[in-house]
Amino acid sequence: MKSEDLKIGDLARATGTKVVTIRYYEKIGLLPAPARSAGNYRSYDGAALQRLRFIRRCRDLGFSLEQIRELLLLSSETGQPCAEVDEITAVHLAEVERKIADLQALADELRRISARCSGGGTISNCRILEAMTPG
Amino acid sequence: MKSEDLKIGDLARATGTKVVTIRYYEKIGLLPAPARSAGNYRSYDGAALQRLRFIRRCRDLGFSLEQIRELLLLSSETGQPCAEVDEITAVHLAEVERKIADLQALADELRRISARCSGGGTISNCRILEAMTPG
DNA sequence: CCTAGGGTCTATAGTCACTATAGGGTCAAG
DNA sequence: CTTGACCCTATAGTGACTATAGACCCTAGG
Repeated sequence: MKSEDLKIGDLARATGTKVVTIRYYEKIGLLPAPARSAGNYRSYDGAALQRLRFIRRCRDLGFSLEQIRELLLLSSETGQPCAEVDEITAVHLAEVERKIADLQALADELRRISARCSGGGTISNCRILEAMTPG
Repeated sequence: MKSEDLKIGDLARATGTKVVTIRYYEKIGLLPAPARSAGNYRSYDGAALQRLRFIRRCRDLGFSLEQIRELLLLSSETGQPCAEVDEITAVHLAEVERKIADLQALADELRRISARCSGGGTISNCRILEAMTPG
């Protein structure tokens, strides 16, 4: 039993991932199926730890699992140009920036709506509901 | 056949909602089941149009269907104080603001990462992948 | 040796807000 | 009377998990 032999719970703790999520990643092919112990427990090595850490880091950066799948694939093609990696990142950044803009417009409108509430009114003359009613 | 008798497609066009979405709203009880025509077609009146417009407006404002369900319920209790409406709006606004902050931190980091790419490198010395690899 | 607990296993269903598909029925125009 | 647009139901799929049920494994204490 080498020091890098990890049970699924160890891997979960080491990466801040839930056990069920790790099994889920395996099921969808993002993590390879690991070796099994005598009692049929999953047994992970250092490479699996690294791979999962990479996945989690990318998730924290907001990449989708499909994008991560692509990044993992690309990262194994060591000789290839990294233009595609750049492209995936740029596309994702643009998407995040668009979401920020959308949410900011939303927050502005919500603040505008919320400010109309005098506090202590009743439903029938509620300015918030009024602002939510079109026409 | 009154002028306010709408088929599901008419209602869809009038509110910018997809037909399937309207049926979905009915299934989850957000819209009441409407009357049916001789040929078993759904037949909507002006009240349904108003209700769906309200729902869509709230969806555009980013409220969840559960929040909208609550708002619809509250909006029928005309004599009650509107404090709860205010509360739902405030909670939602806070959530949107938190999301904006999260995404901004994300965008900053992605820009930082993206800026490291010299362009024209290969995978093996890709600074983007490097930045995504923890440790 | 037994038992209690904690961890692990599989498989299945649920979440949210739709979206897609299959396989039909209805209706007005040409 | 056929074409084509619209409508119907029911079911399954999406993304990224989360939750549950019911069983198995493993270790420590008595």
